Amino acid sequence: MAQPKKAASIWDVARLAGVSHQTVSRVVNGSPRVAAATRDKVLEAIAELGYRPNRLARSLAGGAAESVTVLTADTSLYGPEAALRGIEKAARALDWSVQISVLDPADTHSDADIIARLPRAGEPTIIMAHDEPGMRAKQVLLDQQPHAMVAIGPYTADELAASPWLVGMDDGKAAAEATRYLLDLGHATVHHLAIPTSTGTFGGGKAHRAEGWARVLREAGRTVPEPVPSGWTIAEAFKAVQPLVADPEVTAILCGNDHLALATMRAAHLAGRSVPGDLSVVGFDNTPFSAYTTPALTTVNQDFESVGRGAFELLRHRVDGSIPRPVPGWPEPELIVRETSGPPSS
Amino acid sequence: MAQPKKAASIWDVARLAGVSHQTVSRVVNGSPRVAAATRDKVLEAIAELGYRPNRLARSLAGGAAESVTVLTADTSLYGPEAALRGIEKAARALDWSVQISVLDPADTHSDADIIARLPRAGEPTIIMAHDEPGMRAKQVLLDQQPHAMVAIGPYTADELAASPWLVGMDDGKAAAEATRYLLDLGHATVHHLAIPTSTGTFGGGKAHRAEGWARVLREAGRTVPEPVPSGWTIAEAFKAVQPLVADPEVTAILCGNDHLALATMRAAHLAGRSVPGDLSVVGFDNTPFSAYTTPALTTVNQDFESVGRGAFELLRHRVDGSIPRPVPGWPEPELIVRETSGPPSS
DNA sequence: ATCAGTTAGGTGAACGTTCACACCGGGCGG
DNA sequence: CCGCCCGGTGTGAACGTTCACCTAACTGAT
Repeated sequence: MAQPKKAASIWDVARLAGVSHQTVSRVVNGSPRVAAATRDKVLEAIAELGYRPNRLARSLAGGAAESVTVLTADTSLYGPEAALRGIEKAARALDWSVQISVLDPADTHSDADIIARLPRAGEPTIIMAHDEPGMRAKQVLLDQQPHAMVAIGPYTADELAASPWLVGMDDGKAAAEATRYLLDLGHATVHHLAIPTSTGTFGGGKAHRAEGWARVLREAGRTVPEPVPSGWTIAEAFKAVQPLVADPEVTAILCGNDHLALATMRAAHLAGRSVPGDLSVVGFDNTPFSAYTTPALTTVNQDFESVGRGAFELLRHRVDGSIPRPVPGWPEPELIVRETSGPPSS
Repeated sequence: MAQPKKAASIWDVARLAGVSHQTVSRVVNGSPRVAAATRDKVLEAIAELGYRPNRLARSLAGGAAESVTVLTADTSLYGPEAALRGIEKAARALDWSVQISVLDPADTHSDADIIARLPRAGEPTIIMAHDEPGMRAKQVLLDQQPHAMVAIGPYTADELAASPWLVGMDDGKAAAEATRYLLDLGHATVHHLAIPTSTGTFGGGKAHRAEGWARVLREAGRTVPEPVPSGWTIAEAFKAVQPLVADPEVTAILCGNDHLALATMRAAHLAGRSVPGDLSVVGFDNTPFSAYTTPALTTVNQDFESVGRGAFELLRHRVDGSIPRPVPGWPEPELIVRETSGPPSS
């Protein structure tokens, strides 16, 4: 098997099988218009030479794409990472290749920088639109090649209806559910440690989780405390949450994700407040570790992997109309009650 | 900027600038043999048409690769994920593109399956060789295209010397350091909750962490307890570690990574054993969350990101001899003592 | 003036594939 | 018996680059 020789091309196969290169191409692509005997001869030659098609040449010649580029800003976040895994699995099943391109906020100043990340114009692309670079990339691609892109991100029902290229889950609804749960437990109000919003500035129209949370509080006639902005890292969250855990009036905190929740638990512990006795903490995303913290974290499950898979299917549909539009079949967000939440002690 | 038109090619630029396509190519690739005036004309035409080179065509024509494929088996593990991030950053800095291809153990039966993962023969490849599929891929690529591959994995000094294509860190030494630390604390012996080995079977020659641990115990004349094998997931670890935490004789556990350590802490808590009072727990990798568990996890820091960067540089060196061989400049593993370790209580 | 050496640039053929079309023979309806 | 359609196959031109080679024109020394 170990031939250090040059890889065989379609022409080599053609010569060996005594047919034209085009016939080989037809066999490889499973065209029905080729006689069984010829097909066998070609297949035999393919096996003998160990031929396998060259993806580069295929796309160059304008054949089917068979490749996706994923644009994301932060691979260390659980959500994007899990979605990427979903995309990769779905792509692999169909033998597509996956390219990953990270949008560093530092060198994503102009639209051209984003376009330059694409290996070629028209390359099918999935964008993780959960933060500022992602949102910008989404906008650029939407202008440039709307038919060959799909964005993953939080949405509201309205947005989803208006955007046939959007895939994701209803973060607002999920946050609302978690907030309602805490209210029902008897907490006077719920505070919010927020992840950065997609627009970079806090409290903009794109903070879906914060919106769902605020809406429920308003509907219940509770005071809506100022949400506390945090960065994405645990260290930032730990710093940001200090005033919240120091305030004895605060009895419940909804955190923008499980990492922020872990930081909150740690900060509460150091401030001498017990969880869930003095303080209820609820996370977001059901990150794998969340079931194994002590106490185990109450959180909202999000099936990012399915969303990734859905994004890939939608992309296929958009880039090649012949494939049926996939129905969004991923599970709804679901509150998972574990040990960090309970009634207020007062 | 939003031109839905066909992308400009080198020929379009050539026509507009009134030169030949080859001259455009020279300008794009920064060849010195082109007059300043001509260069300016070409540059202007490039700007006007928004031309950008097509990577596919470039590689097809046998130009510089400018692309890496990363072969990995599990993207949800912290180590590979961080290494991938390092590779991506280094690649992006040089404007290389990164392709990721996941080796599912389920469909990686034959060597051909692995080769099929490559977009083309001779494609520069980095392999995460920390588990069985990874090791097999390493072997296959080594046979097939040794000059265009690099493997990331744990190593011993001997292996490193013998393998110019290997990059990684000395897991054995790091485990030894952690074990020695626990022994110095006064523990009679140290138990080990082990990650799966690269060969799939436990205790084979490739369990670097387990080896370093066992070596120190032997050298200190202590009993070497049977290591407890665990899978990669937290859930598996939680199950596997039960007998260990139930045994009051066990006062110190070295865990194969931080996720296993978290599971161990959880299991200990449920078994009514306090950490570090009754039981010391030490993790591996310094996963971001490890500083924020309660109590905070003592662990061994591993700079996977630097290793990823190093792997990329080494690959460049190997694929294009003109680039100097990089010196492995990543930091040594370092024990980070936090709150889960202490002297035995007895 | 002549000639070798340099410098700036052009020409044509790869690279491995697909696409659009042309071709050929046979069965079938008229 | 003629023309038509159709299954099966071949031909040539893309696709956007780079590579290897060739050609002018200009230099400066003989």
